[in-house]
Amino acid sequence: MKKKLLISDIAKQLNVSITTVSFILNGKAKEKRISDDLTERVQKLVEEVGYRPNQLAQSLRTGKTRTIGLMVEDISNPFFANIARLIEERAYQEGYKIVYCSTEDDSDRTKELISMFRDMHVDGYIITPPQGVEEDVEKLIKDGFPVVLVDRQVAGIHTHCVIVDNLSGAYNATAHLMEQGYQNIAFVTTDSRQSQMLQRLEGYRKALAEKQLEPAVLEVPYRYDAKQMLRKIVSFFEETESIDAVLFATNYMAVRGLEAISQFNPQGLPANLGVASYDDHDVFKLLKPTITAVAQPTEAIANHVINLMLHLLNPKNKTSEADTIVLPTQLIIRNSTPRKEVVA
Amino acid sequence: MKKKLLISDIAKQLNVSITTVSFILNGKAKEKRISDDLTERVQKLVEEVGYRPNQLAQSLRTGKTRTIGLMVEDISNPFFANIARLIEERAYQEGYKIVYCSTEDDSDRTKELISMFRDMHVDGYIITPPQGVEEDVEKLIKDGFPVVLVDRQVAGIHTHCVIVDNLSGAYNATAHLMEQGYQNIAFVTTDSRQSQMLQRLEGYRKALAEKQLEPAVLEVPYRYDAKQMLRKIVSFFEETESIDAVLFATNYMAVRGLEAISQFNPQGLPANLGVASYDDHDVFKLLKPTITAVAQPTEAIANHVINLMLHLLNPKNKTSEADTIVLPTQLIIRNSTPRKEVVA
DNA sequence: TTGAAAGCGCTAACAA
DNA sequence: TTGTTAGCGCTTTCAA
Repeated sequence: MKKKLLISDIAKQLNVSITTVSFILNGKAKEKRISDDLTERVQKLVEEVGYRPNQLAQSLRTGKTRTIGLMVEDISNPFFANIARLIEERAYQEGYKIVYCSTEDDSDRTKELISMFRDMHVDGYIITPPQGVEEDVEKLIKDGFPVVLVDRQVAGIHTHCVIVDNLSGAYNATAHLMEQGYQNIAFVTTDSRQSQMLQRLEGYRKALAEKQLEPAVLEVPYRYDAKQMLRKIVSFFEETESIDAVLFATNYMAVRGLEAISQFNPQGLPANLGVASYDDHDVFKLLKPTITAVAQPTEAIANHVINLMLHLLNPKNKTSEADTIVLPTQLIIRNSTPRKEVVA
Repeated sequence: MKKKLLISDIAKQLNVSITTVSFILNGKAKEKRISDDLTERVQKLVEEVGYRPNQLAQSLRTGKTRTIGLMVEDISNPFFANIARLIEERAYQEGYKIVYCSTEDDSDRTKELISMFRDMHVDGYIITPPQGVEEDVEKLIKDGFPVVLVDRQVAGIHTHCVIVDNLSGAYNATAHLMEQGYQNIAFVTTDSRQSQMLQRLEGYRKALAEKQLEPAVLEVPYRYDAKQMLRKIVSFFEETESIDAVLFATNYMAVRGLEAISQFNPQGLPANLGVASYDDHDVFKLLKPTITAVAQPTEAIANHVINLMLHLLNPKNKTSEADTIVLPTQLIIRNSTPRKEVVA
């Protein structure tokens, strides 16, 4: 095992003090008026022998780890996976590491993760907060840590936040269905009280209300697994036969829902049933028919989040006001919402 | 900002020395014959005031971070995402943290990541190695770090390894296609020379050879993006019209391939074309028809990997021989490989 | 312009 | 059975 090089080794070899080497390594050569000649010699040697400072010691001393904690609801969900990857990429370029975790929207788990991140001394927190962690997050903020919320807001947490215009997104999708001639539009969502879910529901209701149509909402319990969810959706469709279109509140519900629908119609989607999903999914354009969806701007979300975080992490920047960034969605019209043939 | 508690605060409050507290906290109370009474009082106070040792200081002192570095080819691929999640879960239970990264199968990037992990002082490495990092990985091993390879082997790296029986998997899928009456079976793979890919190719060839059938292999360059891949696959199908079945070497190639096929047949899969994929995918059972696939035992892979790693991490265990664990795959027969109607 | 030395918070060898 | 103390490797104040 090659012995790890120390800063003292570098200093010794060049017959200078540790301090000098440290200053040079930390870009303070100019500031400390260290001769260009010496600066260069130090840098050259460091390069040559491949010296790398011990980050643990650095962090212990400075209190900074150049690490950002990223907690999303479920890293295996393509929406979050994409955002995470984009954030990681940028963070990495800026010399930050990302550690991520899935909250599974469980408040206890989230609290534990926050506490784990604190123990790891991450410099900042990016969180999709579940309900019930208000206090813990507020504490982080009070303790001076940069915190950026993503995807949803939680009443009682006052900090920077990047979300999507869920209401308009759901409104537009519903309006589109109505324009295509559908009259009995169901909304399949979860029973979670997350802000983004409530806003989608509201968008749906608002669109219907404008045309005096009746809402038909199915709330599938959040904890249901795939099979239970499937069953629930199936029985919903059985009970409410008049439905001629359905808007799913998330992409994974849409996937389950499509499975459910195909139980009734092994031939594929019935021609007279309109289907749309909030949140796009890679496979929607593979299915027959391709599925109309409300796409969320993952790239823009990731960019705003990481920019905000980097800004907050920079000690030069005064602590700014907690601002909420709301990004627009895009309705991608595919083949699952054709014009409905009206029988006179 | 609440002042962070130190071990000295605990010691002071109880009028004992720091050492005593440290011993108790590290489970050495018995060993050091510290009175049960004192032990209890210390634990109680620690609990009450919520004291948590500074991990940075601990790590600096002990040289251990209780962190495992996990590098997979692409964390947004469901196969790796699943393995990662399972590994993380177990690691977490055992008091280890996981930091993950995607290599994108790029050797330079992987080298950088390895070096980043070294800087972070991770205790062990779990890697899906790209070609060209043999030296760097060997160096890790020589330096005494536990290294477990997953999904593929690389000649020149001698360490523990968990892989899947790729050859049999591809062989079985191909054999199944032949049994169903297909005669001109294409194999769509990448040009990557990764061991698992070569083994799949070999399994395919072996099955064909036994029936004296001719192979028809398309190698799509690994660096191609989705669009380029699509185009390549499309032109392959155009050039080789006699093909009556195709086995895709990975799930993402299958997804692209299915898109390609649907360009010819907007109605869906042609009834006379058999399709199977190595590596299962959530959506395969959603598509019409559902897609036959070779499922890899993600759970078993994850379990073996983490068990191996935890074993290696335990200083009590003597360094054992580098063993390779080969796990079986499972052929899931769905509707995309129906018995071929032979026209006499 | 450079160096000596005091910690950051903890572990553990050694002493008592 | 418990306490004293020397580091782990680095940054940075203060002194020269």
